[in-house]
Amino acid sequence: MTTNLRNELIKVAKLYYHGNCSQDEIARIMGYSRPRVSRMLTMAREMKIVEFQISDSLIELENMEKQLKERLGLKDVCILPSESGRLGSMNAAGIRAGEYLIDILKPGMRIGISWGATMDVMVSQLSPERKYENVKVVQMIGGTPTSSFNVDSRGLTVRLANKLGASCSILQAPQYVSSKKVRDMLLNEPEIKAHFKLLKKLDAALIGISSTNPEHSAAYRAGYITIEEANTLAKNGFVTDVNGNRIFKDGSIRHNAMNDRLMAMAPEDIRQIPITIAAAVGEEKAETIISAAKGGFFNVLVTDEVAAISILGRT
Amino acid sequence: MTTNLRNELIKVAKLYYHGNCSQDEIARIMGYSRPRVSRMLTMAREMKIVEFQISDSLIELENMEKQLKERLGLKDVCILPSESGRLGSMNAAGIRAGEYLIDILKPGMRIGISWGATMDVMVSQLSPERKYENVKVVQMIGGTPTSSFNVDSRGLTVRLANKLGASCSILQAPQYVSSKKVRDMLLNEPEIKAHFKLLKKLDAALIGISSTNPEHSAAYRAGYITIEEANTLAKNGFVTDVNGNRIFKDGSIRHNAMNDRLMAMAPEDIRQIPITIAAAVGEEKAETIISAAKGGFFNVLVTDEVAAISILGRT
DNA sequence: AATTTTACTGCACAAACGTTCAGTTCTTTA
DNA sequence: TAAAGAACTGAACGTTTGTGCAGTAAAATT
Repeated sequence: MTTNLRNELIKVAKLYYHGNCSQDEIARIMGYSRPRVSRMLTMAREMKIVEFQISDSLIELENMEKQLKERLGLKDVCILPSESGRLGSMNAAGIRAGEYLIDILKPGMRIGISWGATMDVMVSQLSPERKYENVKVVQMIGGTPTSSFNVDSRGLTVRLANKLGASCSILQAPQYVSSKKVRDMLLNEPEIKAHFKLLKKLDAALIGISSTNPEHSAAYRAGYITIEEANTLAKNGFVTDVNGNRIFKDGSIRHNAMNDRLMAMAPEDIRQIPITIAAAVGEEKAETIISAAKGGFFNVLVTDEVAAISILGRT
Repeated sequence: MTTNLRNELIKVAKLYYHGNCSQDEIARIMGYSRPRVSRMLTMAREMKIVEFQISDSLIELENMEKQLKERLGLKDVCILPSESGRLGSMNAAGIRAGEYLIDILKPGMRIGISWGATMDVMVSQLSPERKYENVKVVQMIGGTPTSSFNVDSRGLTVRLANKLGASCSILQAPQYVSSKKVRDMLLNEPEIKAHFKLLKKLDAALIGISSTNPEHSAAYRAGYITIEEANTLAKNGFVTDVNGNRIFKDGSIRHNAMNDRLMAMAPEDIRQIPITIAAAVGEEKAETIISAAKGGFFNVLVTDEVAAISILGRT
């Protein structure tokens, strides 16, 4: 009976968080092993049986937005109050980014979309009040072979266009090909050539930002590179990628084998987009947000308090 | 500026509880030492800047009351939802115990009162709607020399009587005298003799229950015994005291030097009181609540969830 | 029914944590 | 202004907590 487990989790949580018992005591009292208690507490947090409520000072939030804007040299910043658990924050950020898009969306605009978990949330939660027939959604990076996670850029492009009632332009290519040669050939294909030309005329774009953690690397998770290769990139100073383009801590782009094989909007073109909305939450994104901002790859940031505090602490 | 510290605490708390950073990371980000972060988190909890919210299942609460009643053989049990931090729970328990007293209070009753922090809260928070002229409040245990904490039985007796608009009977003696001989002499003093006679006719009583921790021992804190003596008592199997009487884990009373010098209502008399309300909260009280219940020293329990869960886990 | 797969357990280790302590700074008081 | 006191700091230590792992039991599959 699952309600039984739930009650046990509640009991353990109460002893730990309200009774401040050690996990060891709880184990003795309730007759579990100590590691089990640790895991039960994790479950209780994940299931939102326990939540951490932290009193706010809203003045501080607005103040932080202003500061972040200055320090990162951005057009606009939205900081969302962080909740316990990253998923909550990611959801909020996705929703907010979507609202932001709707706010700036005007007839005839061409909107680029990258990929990633936050983009997925954004598209899923988007509920525009009207249709945008003459808007065009443009895929900024090639698709991934495995659809195990539904964050593929192709899918996102189509879904976003559908939600908006807009048309879209699909990049008919994988995210990585096997060599620079193949890429250059593909770039000369008329259909693909046209798509890349379109990418130079974007009015706005939505991007996510990945963390420094190599295991979170998009290319690794999609199976394009091994974990060792990902680690090597990290060791060589590549902290993250913006729309697939691997970038340095200082925001600069430098040559590396991955970039040569990448089918995606070029960094210099990204820098030219009038409005680029980046959505990323959690402390682990702080460093990469700073790097991407230094590189000038976005100018509107939607993030959460945790990341904001962390960024301000680091700059 | 103290509001500045408060904001820093909020930031640290958000990073820790919402961003799940380690204290080490926070230290690096915010530029504090790691121990400082640890202390800041403690502060944040104490100042209720963070609170742990745990979802309830109220059915479980009523169920636990029933179970506790059975297992400890009591007349009645009130379990209060526990809050973060012990003080909150103690407050709630004190208030509830007071309400319980008012509920059962009838004209002409003689009410005994022991001492302790919970009793202090109970008296402080009590706000009866009417006066009880012919009720008598009777002091169950001698007074303490130091009034450093206002939990002295004499003071509590007077304060309770005042609140109720009742009369009271004071035990004009210290809690501990220097020898059995002195005690026996005192017990023959007419005034004191009369008081002890009155104690045999109580209709109800309110008691607290101390924890097993020797440092919390009332006698130690009042300066009657050294910490070593307190530890020795603990090692010899005396887990707590009920109204000053040291009792064993199984609830039995056994001879020891402390009991011989004690000026307080005798355990066999306490057992005869029709209604004895014990109020105690927190995991650290679980064991002693069980012992006192086994000894039959109370029959109504006011406690919190944490203690309740712990007791049920142990029996 | 036999085999594979999955899910769960507790051990043992490593990381994270709270706390004591000695040294320091900042207040108070004379 | 000097001396005594209180409050605070981070280094070091011992405890508490999270997690990889090998072993086991239950579930799914053949």
